Amino acid sequence: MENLLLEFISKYISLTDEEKNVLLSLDLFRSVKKGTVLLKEGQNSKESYFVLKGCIRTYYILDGEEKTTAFYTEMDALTPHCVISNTPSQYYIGCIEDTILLVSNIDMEEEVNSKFPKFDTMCRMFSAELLAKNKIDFDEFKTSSPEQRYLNLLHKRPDLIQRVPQHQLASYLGIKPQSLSRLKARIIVKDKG
Amino acid sequence: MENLLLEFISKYISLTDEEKNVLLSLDLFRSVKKGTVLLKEGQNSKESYFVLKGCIRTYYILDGEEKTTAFYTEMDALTPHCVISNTPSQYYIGCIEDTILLVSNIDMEEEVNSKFPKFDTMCRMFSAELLAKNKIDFDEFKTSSPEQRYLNLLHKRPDLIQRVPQHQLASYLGIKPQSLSRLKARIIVKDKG
DNA sequence: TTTGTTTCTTAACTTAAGTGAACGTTTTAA
DNA sequence: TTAAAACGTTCACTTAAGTTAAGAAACAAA
Repeated sequence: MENLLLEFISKYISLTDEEKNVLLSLDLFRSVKKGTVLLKEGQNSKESYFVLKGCIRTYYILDGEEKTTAFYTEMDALTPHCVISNTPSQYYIGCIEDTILLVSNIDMEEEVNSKFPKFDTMCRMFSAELLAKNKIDFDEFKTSSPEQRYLNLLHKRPDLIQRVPQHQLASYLGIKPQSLSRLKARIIVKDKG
Repeated sequence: MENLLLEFISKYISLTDEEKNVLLSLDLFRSVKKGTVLLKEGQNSKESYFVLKGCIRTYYILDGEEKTTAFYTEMDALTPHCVISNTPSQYYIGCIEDTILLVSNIDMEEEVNSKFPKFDTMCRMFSAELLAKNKIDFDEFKTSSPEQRYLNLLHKRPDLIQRVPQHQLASYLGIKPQSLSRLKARIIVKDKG
């Protein structure tokens, strides 16, 4: 796991052995069981997550209904809005699988960043990259139909369709579970014809 | 305009007079006429934009049809994906109104950031904030119907509905112009009833 | 193992978005 | 100034998603 982290960081900056040691001494790794809720609506957490292995999701409870909006798998990062704005969270974060996370605290991050400007630079680069990617994902969502979104997911993140419950996948695609079932049946018929 | 910029920056970091002078000496301001295309599909630009006054949009041309996915107005920032990834852009950027922009080049940014770590920190904070906000916007989009999205926009960015062509607004809401017209008519009837 | 719960799918019906076309209005450009 | 293009709305029709309900399958707990 330590290697996965260092490998990831090396995409952005190069670290001295001393810096590596500082990083690894911070006790960042956490194992969480499937079903664990990491953040609840209304809470004011200071934790950010980086998935080393497994899968977590963000979801809302609207009119008593769960709406899953995002899945985070290997090498995905999530800093909840509440951490940035210091306001109660609008959404939940939960574990879909047994997961190994890298958990960081915003205060600790700020401290490390001010000591090691290099980390500051890495975070800037990483955030900017995620922002640009997220925009494209959003654009793709806006410009396509539920069926296109499903087919798109099928070849971009085929693993997700296997490892994630269908009703969660449905709200991720912006539709109801019944519509996802119907849509899949429709595609199979099309393939045959 | 200079004041707007400095005011904005002061939300994140405080600058010495010297730093302010360096910043203002960089020739960042650009006036662009309505209709100007700042970035075309396939181009590999290095420019980021910050809107001081006016409005720009990102759009795609899919099957010969324009699909507008985002509007950027006063104090909104946009770093195109192509700038980050150094690959050809998938989308266009165009001016909807006569606009005053702050334009920065990625190479120049990196230089300034390495000279003034403070800017690095600011960019990190700003990117992280935008990323968290963008996620919430995306989540809201996923969890609501076109009609809810329109009503939501109506009270979050009421100016947009006035200043932007309806067919561009439609694709921004993920629907066709005809559906937007119908949807608006439907809402008016509901209000009366 | 049995029971109960959750999940997934199917179906019939309702509602709303997509499509193609028409038409008046506005904007643009020659 | 005038002709052409683009824009916004309405309409009739088609297609697909939402809703409600029911039943089968998978999963979890007693």
